[in-house]
Amino acid sequence: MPAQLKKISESTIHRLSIYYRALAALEKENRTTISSKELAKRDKLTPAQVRKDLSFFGSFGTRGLGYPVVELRNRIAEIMGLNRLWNVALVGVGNIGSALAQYKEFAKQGFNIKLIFDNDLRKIGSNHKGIIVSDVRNLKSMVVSENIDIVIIAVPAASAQAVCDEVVAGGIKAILNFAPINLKVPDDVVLRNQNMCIELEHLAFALNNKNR
Amino acid sequence: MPAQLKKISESTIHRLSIYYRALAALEKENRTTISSKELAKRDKLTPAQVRKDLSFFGSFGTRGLGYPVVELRNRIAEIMGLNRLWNVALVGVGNIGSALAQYKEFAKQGFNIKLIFDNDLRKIGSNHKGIIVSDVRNLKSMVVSENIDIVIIAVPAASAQAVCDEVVAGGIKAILNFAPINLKVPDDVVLRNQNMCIELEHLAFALNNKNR
DNA sequence: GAATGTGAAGGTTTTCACAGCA
DNA sequence: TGCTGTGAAAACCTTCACATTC
Repeated sequence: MPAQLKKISESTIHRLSIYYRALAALEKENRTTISSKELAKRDKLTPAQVRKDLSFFGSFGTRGLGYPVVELRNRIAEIMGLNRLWNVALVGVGNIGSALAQYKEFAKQGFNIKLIFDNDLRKIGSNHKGIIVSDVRNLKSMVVSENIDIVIIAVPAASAQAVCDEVVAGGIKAILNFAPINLKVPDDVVLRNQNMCIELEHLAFALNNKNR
Repeated sequence: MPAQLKKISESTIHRLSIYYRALAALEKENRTTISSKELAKRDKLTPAQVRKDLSFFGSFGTRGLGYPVVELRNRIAEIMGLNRLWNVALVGVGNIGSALAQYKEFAKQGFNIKLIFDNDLRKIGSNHKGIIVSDVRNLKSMVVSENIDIVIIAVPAASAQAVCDEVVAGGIKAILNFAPINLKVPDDVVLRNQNMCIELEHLAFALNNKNR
């Protein structure tokens, strides 16, 4: 089994998430094995790609037969860190923030929104799905004391960098940012951006350039 | 000026959106020109990358000087189709749907949410930011009659494919999907998926594999 | 002198194709 | 026979480096 010596590409990680979902569905259908071919077809990928992706982490399949559904899912969970709970803090309870606070998929995958912050006095102290909204002034100290692993930033663009700096100062190493702005973080902090507009712009580009 | 003969990569399109934002900010600061070097630094890219990306679409710069901010922004808008209005329909007014309905960035970039649909009788007929929620049963006919360009799917996973099939039947060629499921669409339909869990899983992977 | 535009080089990711094993 | 695991080839994307232009 390769000890993951080579750097794993972003795309491979992304596809691992996809395989994980497919395997969860297959498990519900009581399938016991699946071939790379079939797994690929479900998500418009190629069998070779599936096999290559998995091969970075080990040899999980059986030649002539395919991959054992349950075991492979567990292995991917292990690789991705999905077989544990992650403590998540959400900063900003505006449109998007409150949607995220209620989003049920997170809990299902082990992402436990433990703290919620805002700077609006009307929101601080209010109850969001059982979580009391805290004052953003306590952000840094609370992410430390509550052992937060991941912070979701859902504040307006103007305050996003300040929030980011606070949590980085609190030792946070993983941030998911919904503000439409480019945050600056140190090299050892992983930052991912979720920008809905950029996705729509992608579609606009595709429509705009259809006839080429 | 190259007539965009070669296929433009996803990453280039993505960066174009990023440049566009940077240029909009520079325009506000009344900057008239910017070099690839400076533009790159703003988003942790390389100057060569910026120049290469732009060169796929033409020669917009002046040697020795850089790129004209306003003109370049217009050019990118033209390329991406951002200098016009796009009619968007939103299907599903749950957590995420209602956040999107209120999301102000969309309108700013010319994405006009014109129709909103749901299947919940309590929601149908209600007013969301000036838009009356329509019955999802009218989805297909209304996307046609209202000239919808882009559909955002924000319904539960279980009903997403049905919604998708309806709008595809209505001639829609661009879909942004928030349901955590892999939709099947014909080849001439552009589909983009926005899955918050996958983003968090990416972060989980990074944290889980920090020491390698 | 300064910065673009772009072939060529370098690096990464995907696909191919087949040996090897159940 | 069927399907994995994987080097090698192909395709793709990024960076380099420099001629070119202002």
